[in-house]
Amino acid sequence: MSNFQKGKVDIVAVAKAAKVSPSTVSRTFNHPNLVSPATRKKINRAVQSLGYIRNRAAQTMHGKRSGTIGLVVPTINHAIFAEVIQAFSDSIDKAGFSLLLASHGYDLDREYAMVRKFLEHRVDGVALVGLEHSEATARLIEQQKIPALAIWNYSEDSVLPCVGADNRLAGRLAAEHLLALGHRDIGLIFPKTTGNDRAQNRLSAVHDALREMGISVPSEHESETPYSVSQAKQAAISLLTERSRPTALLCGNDVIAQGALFAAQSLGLKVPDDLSIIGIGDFKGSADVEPGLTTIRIPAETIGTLAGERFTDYITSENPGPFKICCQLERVVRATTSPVSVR
Amino acid sequence: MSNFQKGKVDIVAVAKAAKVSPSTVSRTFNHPNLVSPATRKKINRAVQSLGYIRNRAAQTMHGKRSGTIGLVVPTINHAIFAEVIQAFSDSIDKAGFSLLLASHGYDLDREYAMVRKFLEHRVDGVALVGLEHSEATARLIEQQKIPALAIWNYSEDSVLPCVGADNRLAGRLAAEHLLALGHRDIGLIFPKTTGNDRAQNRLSAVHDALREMGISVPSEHESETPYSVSQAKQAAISLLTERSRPTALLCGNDVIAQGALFAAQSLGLKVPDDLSIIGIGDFKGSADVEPGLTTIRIPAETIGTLAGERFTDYITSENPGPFKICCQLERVVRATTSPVSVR
DNA sequence: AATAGTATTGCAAATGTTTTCATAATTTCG
DNA sequence: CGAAATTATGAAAACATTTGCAATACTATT
Repeated sequence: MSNFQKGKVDIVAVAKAAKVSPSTVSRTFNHPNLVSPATRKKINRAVQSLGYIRNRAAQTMHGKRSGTIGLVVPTINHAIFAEVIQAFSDSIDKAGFSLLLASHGYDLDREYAMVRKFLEHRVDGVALVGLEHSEATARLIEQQKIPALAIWNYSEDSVLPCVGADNRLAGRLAAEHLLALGHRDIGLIFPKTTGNDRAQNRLSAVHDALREMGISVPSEHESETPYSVSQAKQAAISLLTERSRPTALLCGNDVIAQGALFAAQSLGLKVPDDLSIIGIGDFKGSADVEPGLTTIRIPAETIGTLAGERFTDYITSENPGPFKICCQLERVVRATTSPVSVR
Repeated sequence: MSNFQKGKVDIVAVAKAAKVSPSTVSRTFNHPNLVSPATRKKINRAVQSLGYIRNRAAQTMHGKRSGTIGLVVPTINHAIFAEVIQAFSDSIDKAGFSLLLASHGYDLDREYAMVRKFLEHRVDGVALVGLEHSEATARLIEQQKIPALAIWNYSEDSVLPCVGADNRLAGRLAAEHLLALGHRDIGLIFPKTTGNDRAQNRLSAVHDALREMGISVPSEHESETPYSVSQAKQAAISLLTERSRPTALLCGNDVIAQGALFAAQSLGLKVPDDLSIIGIGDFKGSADVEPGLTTIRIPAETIGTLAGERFTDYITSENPGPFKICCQLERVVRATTSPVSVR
């Protein structure tokens, strides 16, 4: 239990204490089967008593992996990515990796800066959200030959390996659900789509689906708001107090949908009788609001876990093959949508 | 723009390309004023064309800071810590640090493991949530002389520097609010308090405040649930369907309070007429639910930002003095509480 | 009991930087 | 114009590891 730390405790201090060479100490950690049980015991005792902790920085210098993976997300703050981050973190932790996390606030230039920062730390891989990134980021990844992964969005012609869902399909499913219920006056509340291919994919798919039914959304029924319950609530309130009110609201994600729901409630509108609302995502909590939110479920936890597993495999494997995983969406019909009422 | 990467690009490759010595290249980065503008230009050009990226692992080996700070939170998943993590991340990023993030799921032994892991990465400091940690963790921090910080909770007799709020006071404020409104039958929904000093502080303060008024909470009005909207909702439903129903619910945090609110709504209870509900935290979204949640505001963003600033100062300063910062709580009265109605 | 084989250990080089010290080049100014 | 001061650069040691190779100590086989 005693530790006499005169100066730093490094591998040679341990070696000295155990009366062996540094090489042997190193081997005890990295190839324990190459060292005799007796010396291993001596060394472990020395490690204990000195409180030695391995120095990954020094290991990294030898071409050993750093044991870190960088994840860059648009935002940590909102419910949106919290679940994937958690799952991804747990998943790579199981494989012995640590998570370097950064956010860019939907600014792809900041995303580039974050990736660069991670590269300085010699991360073993970098995971990004979505498939749309700046030219510079792509070049950086290419040049540095750093394993990279795109999560959250899926496309078969992604350049990077990806684990995610088909956001275009998500938009279409949401639209089709409302259409099937007979809604024709549909309001759209989405975030800005620059630097956010998920939102863009969803929105364009929604427009496609509506157009196929010969429906176009009047501009006063289309609103733009950041991913924030309160701002979405405001946006929804002003949309819903226009002269003509849509019978349904299709929201860019569940955060916005919750805002819309609260907006409706604060205006005294009955959901779903007076107004149907559908979100996309099925975030934590969406099941529990009253009434329960109808939404298109994106399996965040599955995506995070799978991404972590496959990516660490990819990184540690000898000759890694690229992979693309499309996680299934699911229409979750709860209580915020109903057939359009006869007027 | 060309890069001929025959092998690795390190500082000596850059030196060669710029026809200077490695030392000069290093100096250009670390003490640019010591090298002539002309050579600096040459070197920068070489850096560009080779796509060189500095290697912090190698720097770290020289006793230079690694430029990383480890943050260990109980959970990333819920709204609870998302806001602090975001603020902390942004704040340390401004000071040039990167965030290593891990979660322990309210298990203090896992917390220890995470801190150890971070120590292997030679983080420049480690931030933990709360003031209660395992004996082993405390010893580790002490022995390794690693700068450590406690966030989220504040106590003047904390051993570690801390930036947070007085959770005992938070509990008391919540209780006093309900008492002032005339409530005497108060239900309590809290998480398990082991390994969670925040919850423990709040709960014991609530009990103290009630006791001072001669009130004791019958066990059927006290319920335990994890921080999860849906589980809290279930817990609240069963509490509210007991024979005798309390007139108010005091919840361990806003996640639980939201669950309780939804529970009440799903039971057809009018909030606040039939039931008052108060939370603690004032998370994102609490302002926007309908009716808006009355709560005790813990300034998560302020805490995160301040913690990041002070901690990086602390780490980079020559002779750091310890600090303890108590962030002010605020009672936020919205629409889920009202005076107890005459029965 | 000698030989071959195997298990265990140590030596030394290598990894990519930074920094101290020394040296060379340039400027200042008496 | 030359000495002193200043500025710019390079050589080499140091940082904490890992690993290929060589050396030594055992074990088994005949």
